[in-house]
Order: sequence, then structure tokens, then C-alpha cells
Amino acid sequence: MVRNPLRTNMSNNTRVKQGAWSGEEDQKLITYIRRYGIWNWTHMPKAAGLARTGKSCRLRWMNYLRPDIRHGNITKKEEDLILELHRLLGNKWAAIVARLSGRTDNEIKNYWNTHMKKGVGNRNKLKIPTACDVEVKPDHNDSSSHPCPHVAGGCVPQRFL
DNA sequence: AATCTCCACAACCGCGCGCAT
DNA sequence: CATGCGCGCGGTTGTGGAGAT
Repeated sequence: MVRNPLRTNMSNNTRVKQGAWSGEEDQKLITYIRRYGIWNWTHMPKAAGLARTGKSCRLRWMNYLRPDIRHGNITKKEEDLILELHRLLGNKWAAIVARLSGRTDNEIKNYWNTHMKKGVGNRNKLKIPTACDVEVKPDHNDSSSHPCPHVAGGCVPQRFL
């Protein structure tokens, strides 16, 4: 994740931090936005005392810090909706997310790429089995240890347990 | 216990669009 | 009309953790 933890911002020659956000940085961003709102992502980081690009701040806020976001626990209902919307809209994550309250495009995109992508594209066209049906892992027969999110009540990211 | 492999996901990058000048 | 800026979107990468060997 941390590709180049401290890199020079070529536009203004200041050092910008990359990689995972610390709790302190999160707090700075939240506090600043609560107090002053979002006025300009490009110039805000400096005003907020953050050595980050505006882009990085925006992403962090939009995908993780916004108070109206629900993390993890994608329900079967949501998953069905994602499938249907993806069938209709394709990879238009922003459009899909607009109909899923409390979710972010990044989250849905990640979820799709990791849990639903395999086999689904073809399934939509050809009605062939899902990833679940195709990729039967050894323990898939054991419903008690079913690792697949396609099962109702599916997996919950461990960090939220 | 140590090492390897795979998976999930946070974060980065490049591109395109809309708006102001 | 051309240009520059700011923002949002979609694709991709890299890390950490869990499970397998």
C-alpha cells in the first residue's frame, strides 16, 4: 500500500505523505471538515495541517470518514441489488452506489472484484453458474464452514467482528 | 514453528468532464 | 474558442492477514 511514503509534490515542491492514514490524520481531517466544511480539496489539506494531496483527502473522506457510511456486512439483499444494477449499468459504480445508501463506490467496486466478479459477467449473458457454483472449494460442501459471501448472511469482514 | 500462497481492501493513478476565465 | 483548474470516476496496485503446507 505504501508505495512511496514521502514523496515530493512536483507542483509546489512540498512533501506529501502517501500510504495508510493514521488515526491522527483522520482526526485532523474530520475536525477540519466539521468546522469549516468542504470548500476546496486541493487547498484544504494544507489548511487542515495535513501533508496529503487533496485527492488523497477526498478519497479518505468519501470512502471511509463520512459519517453516513456503513462499513462491511453487505447483505444478501444488497448483493442482489448490486448484481441487478451491474447487469443494467455495467461498471458504473457511482451510479450503482447512488441506489445503495451508505455505501461507497470503492467498497462496492472492491466487493464486486473480489467476491462477485468471477463468472458473473458470463452468467448475465449466458445464464451459466455463479462463481459460487463454479469454484467449489474442498470445504464448500461443508455448509457450517462455508466461506462464500453468496450464502445468505454471508461473510462479515473480520475487522468489524 | 516457519514459510508460502491467496484473498480482501485501502489507497493511488490516469483520464475525462464541467466550469470559470 | 482555448486554456487551466478542480473534481469525480474507474482501473489497478500493494500490503497485511488468514489459511495452507
